[in-house]
Amino acid sequence: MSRNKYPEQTFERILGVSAKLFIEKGYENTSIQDIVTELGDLSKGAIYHHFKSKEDIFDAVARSMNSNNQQLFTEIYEEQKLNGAEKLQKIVCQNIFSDNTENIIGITPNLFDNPKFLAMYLKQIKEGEMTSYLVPIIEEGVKDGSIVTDNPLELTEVIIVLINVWLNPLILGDNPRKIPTQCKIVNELLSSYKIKLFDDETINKLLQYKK
Amino acid sequence: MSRNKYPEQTFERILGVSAKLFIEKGYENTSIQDIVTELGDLSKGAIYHHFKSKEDIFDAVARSMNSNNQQLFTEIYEEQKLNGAEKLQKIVCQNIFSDNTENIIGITPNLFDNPKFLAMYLKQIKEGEMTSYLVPIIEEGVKDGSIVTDNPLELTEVIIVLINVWLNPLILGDNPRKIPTQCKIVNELLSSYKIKLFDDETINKLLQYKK
DNA sequence: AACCTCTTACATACCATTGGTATGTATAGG
DNA sequence: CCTATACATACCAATGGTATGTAAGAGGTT
Repeated sequence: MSRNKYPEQTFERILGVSAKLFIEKGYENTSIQDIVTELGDLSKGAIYHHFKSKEDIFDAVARSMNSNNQQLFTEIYEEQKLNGAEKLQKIVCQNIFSDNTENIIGITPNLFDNPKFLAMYLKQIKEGEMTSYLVPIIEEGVKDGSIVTDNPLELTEVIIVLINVWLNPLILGDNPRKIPTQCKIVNELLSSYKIKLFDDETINKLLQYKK
Repeated sequence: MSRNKYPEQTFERILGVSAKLFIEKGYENTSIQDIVTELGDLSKGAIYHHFKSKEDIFDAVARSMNSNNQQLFTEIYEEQKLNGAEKLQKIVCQNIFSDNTENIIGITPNLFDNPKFLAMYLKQIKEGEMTSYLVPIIEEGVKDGSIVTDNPLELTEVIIVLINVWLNPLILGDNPRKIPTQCKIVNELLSSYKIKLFDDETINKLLQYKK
């Protein structure tokens, strides 16, 4: 394929194909040649024109996935009629785990065979973007009296680690039959802060992530 | 070096050097040649005589580290004079994180640059060996009345995820100054089960894992 | 419109390193 | 002396990455 008038299209194509292969086969097991072959009409030179290394492609994939997530948060964030505790619950219910978690679940057998992705996932949790979205909501809840805590930050972190690590089928969550019990425990744990994260409807929704 | 009378020594040497390099430089950035060079007096042939692949070396390293941990648990496990809640607290206090967590902390900048290790770490958590040690203790606590819960398994998992993921400086734990607050939160969270994991002494001990 | 020029979006050819294997060799133990 | 084994050596295909080549397009000049 000769020169493309809109090189960003080529960039996006490489990104998409790479993301697919990285998820399907794992980062380590995907070679540049695999990406070239899957693209079909491009060469290695094209890839190394748009990206400086394989690692760089992965970083771009990671950024791309992360930016998808951000949007979802901001929507609920703006809703006025809810109090803090309600917003928190709605975020958890509507947006359990994240957008592309669902996509990944179906494709990759489990993230432990894909350490690079696992690390990325946890790194994004650690870097606290999600935290920075939730903390203001908790603080709002504290102000309006719907949540009781002296430590909004740490409470947020606990909620994230429970949901996005313990419950998450991509990480520690394994057996879908345990989910109702786990949700009950989370509710128990957070009850002293007046937070009830899971209603029955959400629990049913969660049950659909069978593995 | 010609034939060694005790080949298991050679095996252990390869294991040790590999573990060191894997932790220091990361699995991906450690080549077989690096291991050969670090060993000094052995060849690639020696390595591939004792191990069938690089992955196999890593697995052996992982098993070796994991078996170190198991011993520590069993000791406290046997102590008779303590009730369940006390045993639980003692395990957490004495054996916070694990044996080689301390070793790794000083060496590796952070586990996210070492995805293979991170995955191993979490996989061991997921596989639940630690859980299987703790559940009987919780159950003992339920029997002797020192712990109150209907779900010993899930409660155990929550404790493990809080301590070994959230608090763990190798994973999500980052800022040592936050540790006292985090411990306080853990105590809060578990208070309805009558569990108090951290006393002041333990918190001070934890503060020493500066990064 | 024709010509020139410079940037850039790729393609091709090549390289060093890597994980792994096939084969060779010498030593310990029976 | 013989065999199994603990290594060493020589080699291989695949990989990530680079150096170089090439042609299409945009923009300016006449």
